[in-house]
Amino acid sequence: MPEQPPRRKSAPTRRRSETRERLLDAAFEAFVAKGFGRTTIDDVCRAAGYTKGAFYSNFGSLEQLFFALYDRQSAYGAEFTTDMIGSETTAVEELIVAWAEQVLLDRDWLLINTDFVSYAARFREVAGELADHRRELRTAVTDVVAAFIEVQNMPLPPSLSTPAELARAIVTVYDGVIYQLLLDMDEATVRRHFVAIMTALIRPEQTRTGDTGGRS
Amino acid sequence: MPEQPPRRKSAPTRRRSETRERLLDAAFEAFVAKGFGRTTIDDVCRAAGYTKGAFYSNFGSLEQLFFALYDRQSAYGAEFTTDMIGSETTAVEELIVAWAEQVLLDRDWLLINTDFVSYAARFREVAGELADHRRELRTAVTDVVAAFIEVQNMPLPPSLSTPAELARAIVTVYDGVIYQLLLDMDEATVRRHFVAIMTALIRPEQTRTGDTGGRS
DNA sequence: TGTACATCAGTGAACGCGCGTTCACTGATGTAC
DNA sequence: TGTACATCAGTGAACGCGCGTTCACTGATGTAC
Repeated sequence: MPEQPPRRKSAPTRRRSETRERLLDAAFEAFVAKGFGRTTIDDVCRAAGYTKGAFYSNFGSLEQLFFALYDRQSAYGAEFTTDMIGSETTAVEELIVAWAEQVLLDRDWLLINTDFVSYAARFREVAGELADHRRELRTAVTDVVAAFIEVQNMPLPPSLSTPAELARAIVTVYDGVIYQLLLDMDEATVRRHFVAIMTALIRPEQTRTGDTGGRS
Repeated sequence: MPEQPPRRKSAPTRRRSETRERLLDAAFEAFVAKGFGRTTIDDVCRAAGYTKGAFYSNFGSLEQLFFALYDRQSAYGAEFTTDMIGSETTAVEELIVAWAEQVLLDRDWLLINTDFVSYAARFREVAGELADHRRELRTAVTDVVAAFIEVQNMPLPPSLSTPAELARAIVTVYDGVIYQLLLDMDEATVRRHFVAIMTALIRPEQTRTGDTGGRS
């Protein structure tokens, strides 16, 4: 269970912030290589070029560092998602492709993220933090979907008839696609697969007004 | 890296098999509770009611036990999937619902499975074993899909135009849906969500021969 | 800008617990008659 | 079916390494003048 972080009275000095960052960077590498469960405080310190005292001066436990790392990285991820909303493409197909091209597929980070999910799934208190992040992600996706319905009058599948439902489905597909990246496929193949599923999911009506394109 | 298992000359005695099973059962519980990474050989032995010597008499390392457990459990899972193929429903919608009702969603096992994925994703040699299991799963799904195309002339989405592609997409959706079970949703909600996505994916043409049902 | 000092961040050695691993042993189990 | 024996499976104690954690210390950093 999360130990209390060392209480700081004043703002951290520059030296201190640097050490903290270097420890986080080193932890990132170590967690990617061995997994959170098999990583040792000393692994992190040696990779960062510090002694263990430096670790304890900055973090209360490896779990605490793990959470800090998760926060830092998922902040990067959030920027990413929000950026995407800005894009002003025209057709739904283009949106999907643009999405697939931009969507975050960093294998190293996804490895750590999986460890975090695995941890959160076992400890209720931690699950809450993750749930918040995921809710934000879904909201962002919902906004994009809603915007597209309004502007492009994109049709929704009958079984996913609200923007929120479709958004949830999209996130689910994203989660599933991540698995493929971890196990089977390289990044480019994963992106293609993502496009194919999303296209099938959203599948704009073949018979739109004025549509003359027949299917063979 | 996997140690060699203690070499056995003759067939294992009954006592021996029982011990092995009890250790596997105990390991299952321990891994669910703490995760593979945080579980100790002694955790397993105490839960099973044995001393550590018994463990070393049966397994070379905790990794080895982990793999044995994975094999045992995924053998159960395989039965499950194969059974499903037998079902002779009529409409596509019914197949999807039947699928959603039967599909394996055992949270405890999925927790362990996630640990295994996490492990496999880091070690190439292990990844192969997992890949085999997943290929089998996809093949089974492909067979069901192919059978339905033939019998019911179920239409395929244009972006997933072969049974194999659709099968892969279905497994991806399944993988994604598992995440929800681990983090957000209870089992019933997950099954409903699975049905909704699958329906949207496969979406039999709304304008079938003789179809008079209008949408509001 | 330069110096003197106080505070603070990281050092490195020490400690002890817990864990993986080994092994001589003994009680349980299966077999031969 | 019952007894005697050989083998084998699991015991429990021992060992030592590695890991988490602590702390007196020192060199680096920021501040006041």
